[in-house]
Amino acid sequence: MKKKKVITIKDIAKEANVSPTTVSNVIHGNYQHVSMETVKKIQRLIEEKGYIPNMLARSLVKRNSKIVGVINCLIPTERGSFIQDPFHTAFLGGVEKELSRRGYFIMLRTVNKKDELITLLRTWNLEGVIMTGVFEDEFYSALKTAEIPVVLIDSYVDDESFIKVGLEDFKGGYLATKYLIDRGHENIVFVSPKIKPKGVLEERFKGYKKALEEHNIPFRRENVYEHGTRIDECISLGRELSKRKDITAIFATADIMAAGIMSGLIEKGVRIPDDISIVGFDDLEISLLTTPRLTTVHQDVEMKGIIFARMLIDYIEGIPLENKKVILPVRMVERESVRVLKKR
Amino acid sequence: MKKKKVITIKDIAKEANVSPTTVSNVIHGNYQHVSMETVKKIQRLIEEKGYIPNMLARSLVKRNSKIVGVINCLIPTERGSFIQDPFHTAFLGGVEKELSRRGYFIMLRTVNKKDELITLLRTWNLEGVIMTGVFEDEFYSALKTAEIPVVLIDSYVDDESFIKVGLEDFKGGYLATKYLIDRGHENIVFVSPKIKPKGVLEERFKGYKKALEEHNIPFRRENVYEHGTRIDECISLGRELSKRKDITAIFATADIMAAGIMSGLIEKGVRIPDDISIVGFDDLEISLLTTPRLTTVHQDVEMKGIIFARMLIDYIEGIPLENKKVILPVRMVERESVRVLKKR
DNA sequence: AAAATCTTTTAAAATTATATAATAAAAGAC
DNA sequence: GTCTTTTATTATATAATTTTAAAAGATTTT
Repeated sequence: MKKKKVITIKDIAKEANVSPTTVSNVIHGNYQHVSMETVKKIQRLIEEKGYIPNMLARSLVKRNSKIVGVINCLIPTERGSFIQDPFHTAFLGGVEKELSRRGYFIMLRTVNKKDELITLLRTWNLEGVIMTGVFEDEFYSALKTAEIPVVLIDSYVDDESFIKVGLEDFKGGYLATKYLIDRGHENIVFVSPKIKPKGVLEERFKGYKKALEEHNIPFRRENVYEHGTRIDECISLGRELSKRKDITAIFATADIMAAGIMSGLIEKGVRIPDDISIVGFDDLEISLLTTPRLTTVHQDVEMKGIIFARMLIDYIEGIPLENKKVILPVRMVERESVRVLKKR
Repeated sequence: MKKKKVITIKDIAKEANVSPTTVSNVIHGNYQHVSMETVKKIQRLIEEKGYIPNMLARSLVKRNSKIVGVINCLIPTERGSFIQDPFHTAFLGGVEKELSRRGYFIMLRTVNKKDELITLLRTWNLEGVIMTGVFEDEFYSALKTAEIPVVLIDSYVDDESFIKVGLEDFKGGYLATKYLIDRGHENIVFVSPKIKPKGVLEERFKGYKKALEEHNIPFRRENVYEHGTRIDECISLGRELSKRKDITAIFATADIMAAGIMSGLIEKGVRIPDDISIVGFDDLEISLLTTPRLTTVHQDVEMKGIIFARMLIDYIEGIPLENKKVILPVRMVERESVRVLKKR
């Protein structure tokens, strides 16, 4: 591929009979060093020639790239390419919106080892990173030593130096369980993903237990399932749960899991909500596409992405944060996946 | 943010008592100009000091950025942030995999006007772009005049200069319709997205008509629906279709549309497949989560992304292509959303 | 009125990290 | 002593920004 001639700041300078410095000043609005006449002339030329500053050069001198890495870590057991589940996609949508608004760019990359992450960071002078997927703790400590701004999503890591965007997880777990209990359910299965950082799920689990406790329902160890989140795994969990004739309800801590479980249950002839009721978590679009539609705990995933990006950029730019941690609200969304056994 | 000291090629050179040129040669494997002894020494130092080449500087001199833009265009009526539908996400997954493998980086960006696209191109010296979402033709002509490699996905644009990755759309439309006809359906609704570049949908539509024709079933104008792809729009289309007591089957040219329509139908008490059968297109994960599971036309979306990326990079790197156009295969995937009325 | 000082405006030079072409300096062969 | 090969260096280029310097013009001081 032949190299194309690009219009540089020098070309504009030459044309205007000024130095590149002056052009640069005009571009950045430092008019106090330039006469109004020159400003006008340069602006006209920039417009005319279609000059567009080159970020590669600018980033090199300024030593800030305006690039934020969206890093996706794949645990080998997960699906082959980067994260595609609707939660992460919706989250990324919010992030993109805000980053773009603030003049930042997103570099998307899948990374499997800590070293790959560090390399990527340095390769492009990344100013911040957003981690989606499942990571070992060493990734975070690596980022910490690299002194790069990190905002954690849904993390209960006990480290005050990190900025965190989270959710009312305990409340969500409590609300969902109480919703079921209020409708007469007592033998409620709790399903959560089998992943490393337990924080979020632990909190939702605590909410679940709290609701049981408050209503004097004994907690049963055999009602807790930790499971893979892949669709086939969830479907087979559904098939497995169809054998549990004792239970009347399931609380799945992710809509995609709930949808998969429903699919497996229905395959085995279980009627929802007649035989088993189910509640999800997230309120993704999928919850409108299952039959019956899924009653779930709503969170605003896109807003989470926006808030996340906002805090990351503020941090990057040294804008002081009001809070090191933001907790977003949840609420129940009632649809048709829960049967009323008896009013309590 | 204070600037961090980065290790440069000069640091390595100084430490090794050689010039930066020599270090550069070692990095690029140009050993013919360097003694084996020096090579070893420099390699050891690079390892030791953790030197990582800076792409900003490298791209600047080489005038190729190794960045491919993934450009998402939003038509104002669509949802607020970048494209989140499972098709595009799965496609992007494949693209990322291949680009990453070949040493390229992805920059993700939402763009609304042609000028924004051109600016982005020049801002980062993008080497190629991947367009997802819905674009006006002027975007493509802009890319063409910018002399930037473009590979079109699912495009029937009649321009030999573009490289294209497509699908057996006609066959897909034909197969789905024939599948229904073979099971005794005659009054079949054809649903497709209401979007600008008609190519793909036109082909699938032709396949639909061909199958009808072959079986001497009259084509009815009132059985063709063009509709928005948003989930709420599809659900209300489902509600609307529930009033059509004459039809026995629906062929939706996208799984997400099929899923939405099913949701609307079921809401209105229509039983699937007992009252109405439905066939989708794409074979996304959603087709396993509907009740009943969706019979659909399978395409390998991730593979599409991989092929797409491969052709784009080959083109960027000047590797001659065997074909300017690649057509990927489709096949029927039988699940439970179609009822056999009578064997034909 | 000349010299000194202060603004305002403009420009040159240095810097960012890397790559490459041209050049130079050894070392060895003939 | 010349020629070739091996090895390493210098200079230049990439496209911008920043620091420093210097003109030009205006104002004040002597």
